[in-house]
Amino acid sequence: MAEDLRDKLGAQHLPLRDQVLTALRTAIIDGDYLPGERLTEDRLAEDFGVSRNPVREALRVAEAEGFVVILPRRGAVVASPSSGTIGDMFAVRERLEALAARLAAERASAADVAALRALLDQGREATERQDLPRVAELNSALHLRILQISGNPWLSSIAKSLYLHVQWVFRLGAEQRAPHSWAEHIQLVDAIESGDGDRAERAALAHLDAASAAAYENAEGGYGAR
Amino acid sequence: MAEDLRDKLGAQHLPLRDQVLTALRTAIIDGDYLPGERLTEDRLAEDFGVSRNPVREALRVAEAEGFVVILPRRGAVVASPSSGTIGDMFAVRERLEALAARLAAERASAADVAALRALLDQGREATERQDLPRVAELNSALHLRILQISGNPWLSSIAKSLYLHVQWVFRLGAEQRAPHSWAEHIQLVDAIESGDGDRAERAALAHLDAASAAAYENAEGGYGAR
DNA sequence: AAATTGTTCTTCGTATACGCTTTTCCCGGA
DNA sequence: TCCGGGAAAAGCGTATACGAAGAACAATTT
Repeated sequence: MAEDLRDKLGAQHLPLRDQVLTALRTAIIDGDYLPGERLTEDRLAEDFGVSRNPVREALRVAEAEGFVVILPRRGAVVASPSSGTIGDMFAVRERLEALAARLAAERASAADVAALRALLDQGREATERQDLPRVAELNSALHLRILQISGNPWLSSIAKSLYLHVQWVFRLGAEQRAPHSWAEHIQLVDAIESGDGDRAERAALAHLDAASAAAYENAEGGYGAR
Repeated sequence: MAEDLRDKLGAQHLPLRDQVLTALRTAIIDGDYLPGERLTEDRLAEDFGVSRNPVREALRVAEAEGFVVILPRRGAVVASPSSGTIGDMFAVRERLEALAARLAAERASAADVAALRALLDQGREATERQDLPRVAELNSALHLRILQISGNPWLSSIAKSLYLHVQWVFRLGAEQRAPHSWAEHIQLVDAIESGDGDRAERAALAHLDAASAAAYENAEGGYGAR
C-alpha cells in the first residue's frame, strides 16, 4: 500500500516479524504445514530461530490474511481452504483481474508492455523446456505485474492476496494445471498494449474462466485435514 | 472466514490485542487519531492501559488492514487516505458490490428480502425524522447485509474492509452525504427480489456511481497531515 | 463405567533489559 | 540571526522470564 514510503528513508532492516511472516506464508502454501496442523508459538520460534515475539506478531497478520485460524487460549492452526471456496475465490478474482486488465490497458507505458512481453517470452521458453515450476512462477509474475501496472493499490493488494490463496489450494490439491495457456496470456498482453480497455477486460475474463474451469477439474474432492 | 469455528469451543475471552485493535480502528475512523499522527507504542499502551505487546500485535494487523503505516525503526503513523485513493477504492467497490448484488439476486431467500425491506423501511423513517446518523448506520447495514446474502465469504470480507475505509475517508472529509438516496436502494432491493442478476448488478452499479460522484463532490481537497 | 480431580501444556499478558536508529535539541561558530 | 554539528533522548526491535488462566489429558475415586 505504501512501499514507496517505506524505502525512502534508510530502512532495509527487514524486521524479523516480516521474515517470519513470509516464511510462514510460503511454508503453508507449499504444504510444509498442512491444514489443521497446530502451530505452537514455541515451535515456530524454534523453526525460524527467533524468539516468540516476532512469531506472535507474524501469526496475527497471518490470521488477518486467512492463512491460520487462532482459537483464543488454544493457539493457531493452519486454516483449511475448503473446496467450496475455490469457486468463490475465482468469482472475485474474475472481477478484480478484469478491472486490473482494463486499467492496465488504459495506463500501460511502453516499458510496462515491454516487461510483460519479456515475461511472455520467458514463459514460452520455459514451456518448451518443460520446466513446469518455472512456468508456474512466470505465470504468477505476469498476473502480478498486470496488477501493478493497473496502478490501483487497493486492487493490487487485494488481488495479490487472493492469488496467493488460489495457489495454496492448487498446490495442496494437485499439481499445477499442466500447460498454462500462454495463448490466452498473449492475447491479454496484446489487448493491454492496444490500450483498449474493453478488449483487455474481455481477454482477462476469458482467461480467468478457463483457469477456473481447469481448477475445478483439477481439484476434485475436498481438502482439509484436522 | 471461520468465525463459526471460533465460537464453537468456549471462547468469549476476547484477547486484549483484539480489544486494542478494535479501539484503535474506531479511534482512527472517528478521527481521534488524525492521518499522519505518530502512534508510539508506549503512548498507545498507556492510552489503552495495557503493555506494549498487545499494542504491537494490534498495530501489525492495523497495518495489514491499511489503517496505519509502519516505518521500520521509526514506528507507526496513521495512514493518510489521499484523495487519489478514494477513486481507487470506489473502482474496486463498484466491481465487488456489483458482483454481490448479482449473487444476492440469485440466492436471496424470502427471509433475506424481508430483512432488506425492513432496513429500507427503517431508513425511510429515519430520513423523515432527519436522523442523519441513524440513516448512515442503516445505509451501512443494508450494504453489509447484501454482501452477506451473496454467500461469498471472500467477497463479503473484502468489501467489508473496503467499506470501512470509505467511511473513514468520509468522516474525515466532511459530514455524510446528506440524504442517502433511498430511491436507489429501493431499486436495488427490488432487483434482488426479482432474482434477475443482470438487473441487480446494473442497479448496484448505478448506485455506486452516484455515491462515488457524491464522494468526490464532498471530498474536495486532499487530506493527510504532513 | 462414569465422574471427578489433578497434572501438564500452552497461550496470554506483563515486565524488563539492551542494542541500535532516528530524532531532538542545544551549543558554538559564521 | 542563522546554520551546522554533535551529544542526549526517545523509541523501535528483539530476547527473556514469569505468573495467571484455560484446555487437554491422564489418573484416581466412586
